[in-house]
Parts: sequence; structure tokens; C-alpha cells
Amino acid sequence: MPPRNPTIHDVAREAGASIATVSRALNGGVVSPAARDRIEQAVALLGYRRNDVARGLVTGRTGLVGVIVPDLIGPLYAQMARGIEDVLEARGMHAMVVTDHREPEAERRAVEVLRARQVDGLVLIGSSLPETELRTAAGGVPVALVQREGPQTGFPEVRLDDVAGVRAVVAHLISLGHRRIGHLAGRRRDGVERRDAFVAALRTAGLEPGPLVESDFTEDGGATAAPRLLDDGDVTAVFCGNDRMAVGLLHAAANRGIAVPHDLSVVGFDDLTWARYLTPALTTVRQPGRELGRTAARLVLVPPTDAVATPLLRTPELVVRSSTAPPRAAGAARTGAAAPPAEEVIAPPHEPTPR
Amino acid sequence: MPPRNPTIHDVAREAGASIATVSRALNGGVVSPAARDRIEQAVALLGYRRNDVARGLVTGRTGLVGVIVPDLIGPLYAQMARGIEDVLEARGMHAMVVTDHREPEAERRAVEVLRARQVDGLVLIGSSLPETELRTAAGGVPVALVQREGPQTGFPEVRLDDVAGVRAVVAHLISLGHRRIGHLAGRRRDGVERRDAFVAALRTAGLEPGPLVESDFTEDGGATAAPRLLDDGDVTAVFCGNDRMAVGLLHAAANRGIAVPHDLSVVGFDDLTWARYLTPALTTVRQPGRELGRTAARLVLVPPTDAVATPLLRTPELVVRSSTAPPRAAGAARTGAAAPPAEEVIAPPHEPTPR
DNA sequence: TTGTACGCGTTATCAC
DNA sequence: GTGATAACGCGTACAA
Repeated sequence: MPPRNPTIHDVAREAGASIATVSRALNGGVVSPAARDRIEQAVALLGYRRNDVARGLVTGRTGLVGVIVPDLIGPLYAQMARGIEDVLEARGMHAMVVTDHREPEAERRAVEVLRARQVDGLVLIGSSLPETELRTAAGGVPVALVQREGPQTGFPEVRLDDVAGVRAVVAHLISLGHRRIGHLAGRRRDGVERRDAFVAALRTAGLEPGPLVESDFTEDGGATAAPRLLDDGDVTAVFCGNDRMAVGLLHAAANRGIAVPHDLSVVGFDDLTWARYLTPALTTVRQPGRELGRTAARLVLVPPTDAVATPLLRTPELVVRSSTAPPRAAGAARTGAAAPPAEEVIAPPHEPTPR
Repeated sequence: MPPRNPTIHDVAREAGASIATVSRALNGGVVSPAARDRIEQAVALLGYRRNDVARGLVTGRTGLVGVIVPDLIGPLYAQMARGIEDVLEARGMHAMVVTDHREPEAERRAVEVLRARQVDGLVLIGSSLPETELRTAAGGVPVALVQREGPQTGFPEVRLDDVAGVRAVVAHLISLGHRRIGHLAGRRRDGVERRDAFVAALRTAGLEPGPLVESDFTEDGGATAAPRLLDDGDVTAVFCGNDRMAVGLLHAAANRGIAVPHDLSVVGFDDLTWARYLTPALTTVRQPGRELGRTAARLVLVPPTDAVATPLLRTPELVVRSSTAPPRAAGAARTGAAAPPAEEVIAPPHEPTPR
């Protein structure tokens, strides 16, 4: 049997001090230099390591923030997790990440597990639990929401300003000269939001939306829904609800011999890592995942006293690459910039959506 | 001030039982049906939730396995984490994931943090700490290694059978008729391993390797190193040490007007999510990340009694897509299969490397 | 079957 | 400055 880990008692004995003094020395309390010295030596000699479990029991705080995330495979959520760790690390805290695969039941269990572990806070990404349930499940612990699926809640929340992102896309396409623009919408809440924003932005510009197709937020979803968009001979541009659908559309277009961007402009949403490596490189809207994570972490750590400015909106950036160009039967396009940029250009952030 | 969480004492009082009985009831011990009933009601009434911190203190086990991973942005490590969670979840345990961004210093800190939290085991992915240091840092807790960077250790370990993967690539290219094959190697340990395996496989087939170029394991690394490969007019195929470099090479080739696979075949390694969406879709070697994670988790939970079969080797699969084809000045290629497959084909796993 | 009482390793509150 | 000592919430001998 391995010799059990040294405890604070062992250190105290070895250093000829009381455990109280050792505890103070370890936590930066007032201790005479001599004692501190002996204690440090004892710690080094024994290889003592503080037991954070015992510490958590007495202090009532664990230095742990629970993070519930749909999955970690897609880069977006991973970046949010990274952002959360950024701010926790700065405070000597840590994240405990649990995935729920978008299943409410798994989300419920995750909250239970994390609460049982006495986390100091909870960050829920893409949560879909009803507010009342969330409130009882969370009990006393601070909660912050990121990109929640569902109606407004009383919890502090960060989300992407989808409306601003969509507006930037529409403005970009219109400035290129496109007049009949289709949309490939995802079935989730954010998909619907983007579609509505799309229609609204178009109407504001005095245009009627082209074909509006709904499908899954996946590559296959994009590919299978593609015909319903491509059959409309007048459509010169398609805005996809996310990058994954855009890839499916791109493939479907290629199979039909439709050249992008010459015959058709395509825009995505998210700016996944690989969007720039597609052929053609995808024009899309970049989600500031890491920053969303950072603000969410700050929101759990210091919950806003009053419920002002909920949800916080983070503005995305339009990333123009080579999947967009003036429409073939151009002419109107000549009014805008001279030529499409040869390399990647990031449009300045737009105004946050007024609320 | 919020009413503090109910404890096992509260439940005991409410149910008119002792805490021992409550504890037994909660942990599936022997309790009279009547008592169990009253206790369950009390639990529901009070909304009692077990405090895993206190429980961990007394049992000495936390049900937590610490996972140290280079990063979570790339899908490969995320999949490994997923695999680890698969087997932990089945046992009611959980993973605490910490990223080290490939910095030994951060890895050291991560081990400290996780040990202080009394994890029941440690899975280190891509670890580069020397064995002796690892051993003292880990203290008594079980350790499993995945894709460790550095020489063989006494710890249980899983790794990909790189040699088998590379052999499959070389066999594929040779069967297509390629005779002069270049290689783009990554600077890390696995990069060197793959390069050596590449040279060996080629020699076994009676061929001399084409140009061997070393660079970073990134898209830029692939792009900047590309000229040194492409300037060799005789090279008809290039095997890249990973998918990210392959993307860089693909772009560089396109810029030079080199058609893939018509003028040049390109093979990657890893099969990242997006490899199939490249143009042309990338032929590559699929890493079974999730399965690597699963076996690693099993290794920590039940450490092998004797040090047999270390490291465990997992066999990758060759995924043939459209970035490989017979060389332009073919003829020799006509001996193989009739035509390149129109769609994705997964070659059967090859023999594990003999040891 | 049930209850009492001790201990897990630490912090915090007191006196000294 | 320092040292006893009482919690923290729970599991588990052991006795009843």
C-alpha cells in the first residue's frame, strides 16, 4: 500500500508548528519569517500538496465553474470553452466541462452533477430548459447563459447579434448588385432568427426575399435542400444559415455545373476554421466564440446587480472571401467597388441592433 | 441570505431517521421499506442533493478523471475527450479537462491542479514531460498516456499505429502507379515517425523516396514548404504528415496551376472533419480519436497488472477520396484497378505493425 | 434493521 | 504571532 499523501498535520509536525500556522503560511497570512521558512522546507521535503476537496468542504467554494456545452467537436463551442477558461484561469479557478449533445434530459443531469460537485457557477451554452426549471435546478448558484434556445429569461445572458450579422450579409450582397437572394435556413431557434432578420433586412432595402428553404444545420441538410434553391433560375445569391449548410450547397452547385461565385454567390455563417480552405473560400460571418465565452464567464463570476442590458449582444464580423461576386448579368454592380478583393477582407463591425 | 442547501441531517430529521439510515438508503444499502419511503419523501420535499465534495473527502475518491489535452479546437483531441467521457459516463464518473497548449510548464501546472482536486486518475494526451518527472508529479494516481511525445515509458499507453497508416498510404500510391513520391513532414515527434515510416515503406517496395521536406504542422507550414516539393518536376505524388499541411499544399498547387489529382496526387493524415469538403476531397488516413480515448480511459480505470503490450497500438484506416489518381504519364498504372472510385472508399484495416 | 460516534483534511474563530 | 478547536457534510465501524 502506498504511503498516503502528506497532510497539513504532517507538515506541522515536521516544521514544529501548529496546523493553524501552516494553513496561514500557505494562504499568505501573517506568519513570522522563521516559521514560514521551516514550513516551506517541510512542504518541499514531504512533497505536500493541498487537498482542495477538504478545502472546498470548509470554505464552501470549489473554485470550479460548471460549463454545459452541446458538444466539443465543432470549433465554435470549443472556442467558447476556451474563452471561459481564459477568465477563470486569471482568477485561479477552473472549468468543468460537460457535454449535453443538445438533449434536455442530458442537460438536466449535467446541472445535477455539477451542483452536486458544488460548482461556484454555471455557464450554460445553447441551453433549452425552461426558465422555471432552470431556476429551481440551479438553486442558489449563479448562472450565465450563452446563445440560449428559447424565450428571454431573467438570467444574465450573452448572445451573438445575429440581426447585425445578417444585415451585414444582405448589405454586402446588395452592394455587389444582387437583387434576388435566396436563403437556406436552419431549423433551430437561431436558424429562424436569422431567416427573419434576412427577410426584414431585405424588405428594408425595398427587396422581396427569394426562395426561403428550411433544412437541417448540417452539410447533408444543405445538399438535400439545394435543388429547391437552385431550381429558381433568377436567384443570383444564396445566404446560408451556417457554414455547414453552405458546404452542402457548394457541393450541390458544383455537381450541377454551377460556378461559384461566377454564376452564384454563396454566403455562410459562423466562419468555422475551414471556411477559408473551401473552394472557393467562403464569405461568411465570424462568430466571436472566444469572446462570448469570456463575457459569459465574467457574468457568472460577478452577476450583474440589476437586470439591465440583458441579453448582452456581441457583434459579429463579415468576412468577405471569394464565394461572393457581382451577379453574372451585372451592370448594376458597377456602382459599387471596382473589383472583388483578391484576398480576405474583414468588414468593420456594424452598429449593434437597437433594442 | 439564501437558505443553505439541505444536508443529510435535514433529511434525517424530516424523515425521523438517523443520518446513517439516510446514507444507506441513498447508497442502496439495507433499509426497511418504510424508512426508505419516508426518506425518499423527505428528499423530494427538501430538494436534497448529495454533496459530492464532502463525500469525496470521506471516501477518498472523487469519481473524477483528470484529462490533459493540448487543445480542444482541433477535432481530433475533442474526439479523444469524447471517447474518454464515453467510458467514464458508463461508470457514473466524469472528466475534468484541462488544456496545456503544448507547453510543458502548463502541463506541469495542470497535473498539480488535478492532483490537488484528488482526481481518481489522469489521462495525458500528447504529453511531453520526462517519465521521472511524470512519475513523481502523479504520485499514486493511475496514469494513462495517449500519443505521448518522447521515448517509451513504463506507463500504460495507447497510440496510433502510424507505421501501419503510412504503409497503407504508400501501398495506395504505388498501386496507382506512382514511383516518385515526395513527403511533407511535421516537426513534432509524430512527424518524424511518419517520415521514417514513409522512407522505410518505400525502400521495402524497392523505391527511393522523393524530396523530403520538413515544416510546421499547419496550413502555412504546408504552403511555405510547397515550392521545395513542387519544383521537383518528377514528383507525381506527395504524402503530407497531416491534413492541415495538405491544405496548404493544395492551395499552393492551385496557385501554380497544378491540377490535383491530374498532375499531382496528394494525401493527408488525420481525416479532420473538413477533409472531405476540400476540392478535391482529400485522400487521407483516419485517426480513430474516439476509440483512442476509450481505451485510454479503460487503462486508467483498471491499470494493467503487468506491463505487457505497451503501448497499445490502434490501427488507422485509409480513406480514399479524389485527391489521388494514377500519375499523368501513366501506363504502369493500368495494371491496378480500372478507374478511381467515384465516391469515398474506406480500405480495410491493415495488419498492425509487428513489434 | 437502526443509531451513535468518529474521522476525512482543511479553514476560521477564538483565546493566548 | 501562535495554537487549540470547532465546524464543513458525509460514510462507516461498531454497538444496540
